Amino acid sequence: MRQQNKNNKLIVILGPTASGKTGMSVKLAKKYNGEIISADSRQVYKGLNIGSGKITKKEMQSIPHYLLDVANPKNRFSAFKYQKLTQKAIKKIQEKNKLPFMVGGTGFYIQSVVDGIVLPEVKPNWKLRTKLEKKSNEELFLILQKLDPIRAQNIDQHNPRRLLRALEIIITTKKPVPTFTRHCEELTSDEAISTTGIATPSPIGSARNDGLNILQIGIKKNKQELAKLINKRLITRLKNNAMINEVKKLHKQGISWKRFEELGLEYKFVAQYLQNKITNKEMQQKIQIESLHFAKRQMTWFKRDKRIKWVNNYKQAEKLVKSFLKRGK
RNA sequence: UCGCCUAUAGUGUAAUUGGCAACACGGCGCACUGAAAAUGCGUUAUUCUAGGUUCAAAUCCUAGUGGGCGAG
Repeated sequence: MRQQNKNNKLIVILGPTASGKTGMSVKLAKKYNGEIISADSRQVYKGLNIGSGKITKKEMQSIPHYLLDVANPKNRFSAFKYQKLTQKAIKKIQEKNKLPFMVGGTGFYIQSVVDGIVLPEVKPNWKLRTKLEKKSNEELFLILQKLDPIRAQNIDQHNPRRLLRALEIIITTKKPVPTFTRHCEELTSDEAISTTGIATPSPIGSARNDGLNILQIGIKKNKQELAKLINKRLITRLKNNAMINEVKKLHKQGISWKRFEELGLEYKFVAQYLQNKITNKEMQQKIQIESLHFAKRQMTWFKRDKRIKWVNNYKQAEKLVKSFLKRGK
């Protein structure tokens, strides 16, 4: 059942924030006749450009990009929508006989496509959520225990988002939450295919889904490098008040301060600065520190997926891509 | 030189006046079933040093050391 047309390949470029995914992906896409799908939960929104680090027209170098500007920032996007739109985009790219590159740092979005996880067909019900939000975590957990003891066993009982979502599924479907297998456990044995002669100790970084043959490349950076890169990037973004003006403009267009809090990082702290809640200096410090925290969380997520092949630079990535493309006939 | 005040985690502060050393931030680690830059979790201290009183000391006493204030 593992058919391997030349046409079923997907290359994923991932890594922590500021690690240089954008630059690397454009270079690879140019070289290997590719098109790019962004995997970034903030770049999907129209108008979040500078703060989200969205690629510019010029930087694209005429490589088509997908999943940018597909949502209104006033509304919340979702992993489900991401999965559906991306699967469509992949098909489209394949039909053009081009190589799809999925590039970004949102682990959950990437996983939704790479492993094709099945998300329950239950739309977010904000009325229900606001109602349930009034209850304490303990109360929510007790309800969940009664309705779905199995989900209750594994859930993080202090996490309101998880509890709310679980109850939302149960209440609308009147059934327990479907069980879900984690990506690494199931796939590692299946993926332990040996390489062609070349003495690479690590397992092949490919996974399969929907007949997709996937190579996941991660960009490795240590904390110090990352801190420097984040700082440098922040200075660029603040130049000529560019990022501050972007937030001002978005707020004028109706994005509430509360919404900026949710959008996080640069958007959260620039918004706080514009409300005079923090000083400019505090804003910069907070963005810096929170970005590093974020990078750490990203790495925690990525580290679990043993299929990811980690590289330090473009050359190594190119080598991986080359052998990956050869392998699949 | 003398007199008074002060010392608690990397930082800033608590501890019902003698009764399980707590909180925030930072550091380190982790999780993730339609919000994921979101949302959560764990961990991080010989209470400045040396003695003493007490069943029991961050807390009271004595000395030292560092810091602050006042007089000379």
